Amino acid sequence: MARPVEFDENKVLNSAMEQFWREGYEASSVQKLLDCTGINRGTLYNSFGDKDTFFKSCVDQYHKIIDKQIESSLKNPELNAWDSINAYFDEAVLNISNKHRSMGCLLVNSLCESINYDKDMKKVVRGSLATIRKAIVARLKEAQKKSKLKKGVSVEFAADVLMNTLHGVRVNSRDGKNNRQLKELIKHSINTLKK
Amino acid sequence: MARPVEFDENKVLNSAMEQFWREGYEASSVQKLLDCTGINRGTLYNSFGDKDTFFKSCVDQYHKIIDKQIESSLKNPELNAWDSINAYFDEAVLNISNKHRSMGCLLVNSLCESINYDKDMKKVVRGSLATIRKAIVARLKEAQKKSKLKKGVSVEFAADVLMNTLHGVRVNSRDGKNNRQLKELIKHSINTLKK
DNA sequence: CTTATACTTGACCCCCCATTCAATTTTACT
DNA sequence: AGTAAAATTGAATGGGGGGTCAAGTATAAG
Repeated sequence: MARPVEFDENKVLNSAMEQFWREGYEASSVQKLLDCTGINRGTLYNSFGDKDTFFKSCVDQYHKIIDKQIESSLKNPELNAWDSINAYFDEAVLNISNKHRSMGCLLVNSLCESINYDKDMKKVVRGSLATIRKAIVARLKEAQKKSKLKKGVSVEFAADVLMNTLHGVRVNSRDGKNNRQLKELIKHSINTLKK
Repeated sequence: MARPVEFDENKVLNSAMEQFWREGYEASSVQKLLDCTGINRGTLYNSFGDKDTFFKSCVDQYHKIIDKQIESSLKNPELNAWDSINAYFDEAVLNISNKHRSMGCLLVNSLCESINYDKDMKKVVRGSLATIRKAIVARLKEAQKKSKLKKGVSVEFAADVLMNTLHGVRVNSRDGKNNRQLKELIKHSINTLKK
């Protein structure tokens, strides 16, 4: 017995997510968020809360993308450990639009912004990054069991190396590095861990 | 025949640089810059120009630090190629205060902010990063001449790997990774290139 | 001591920031 | 048709954003 919502929540979240992703938290004014989502001022506050809350929802939305990428790569049972890790980098970095690639990573960008000093935000961003690492760790354990992990390299350290490469690549993406160069960097990093 | 300046230009630039470094361009309001530098509003605009110009000067100031680090490591004639590269990472990442380390890198942070879309800013930030890479390339060429570079690895690619590791480490720094972990990541990356 | 020159100061400007809210519209149930 | 519930709307609010400027102040040259 109430008026139904007119906007598509998913579309709104995606548009806002892209805005935050491209320009960061600070530079994304509420007005810009209204413009890119097409919703009205009051609607935003009524349905999504204040800017902070909205941002967190957008990070959640971003995390959904990550989850999908993990699902079809790292958690794909048809792939062996290293193939799945390769597949993840493909999903996350290489096989995406130039537009998105040049925007880097919302999580990395947020770490590098002042919003990183907010306890809640930190928790959300770190949580999302931890999910990626966890999925990588699972596959590295598998690789280790099958003696496919380089000797003397621990699973935890290998995960750190891969995450570090991922972060570096994300920064380099924002610096305009092309796909070929990023691919080489990823390939090299993985090769240093593979047996 | 004019009144002499009262502020110490270098101190002002250092304080403002730290503010921009810690919180980024967008979150650093002019008021915050006045507070941390101790100078007056008019003085800032008279002596340093508008916020954009001031920011560029602060990046220049940051670049001076980088230059010093390069001078005592990568350009140190008493060190061989790989020792000098190790020394650079020490100077830039490991042997600095926890406070500074946790702030990451002003250049990387700027790449990840919306200011990255400003042509002038891009030029300044990229220029500074290019200086680091150039100094690394010089040493890698030396290593290659002395057959200390791993076979099949080009100087340019090795430089890309090191820069990517540096970027990754800078993001991880802002994520709170400790010195020991960063050291391991750097060591590993260098070892993959060294012969 | 006077004067030209530059630095310093903070009040002031307009604009856009995030946020609120009362009025309006749209629906579903009775 | 009437009404309760929720969504929508955009004007309004207070505050802080970046930037300006006229007045005051300190210096060195003449």
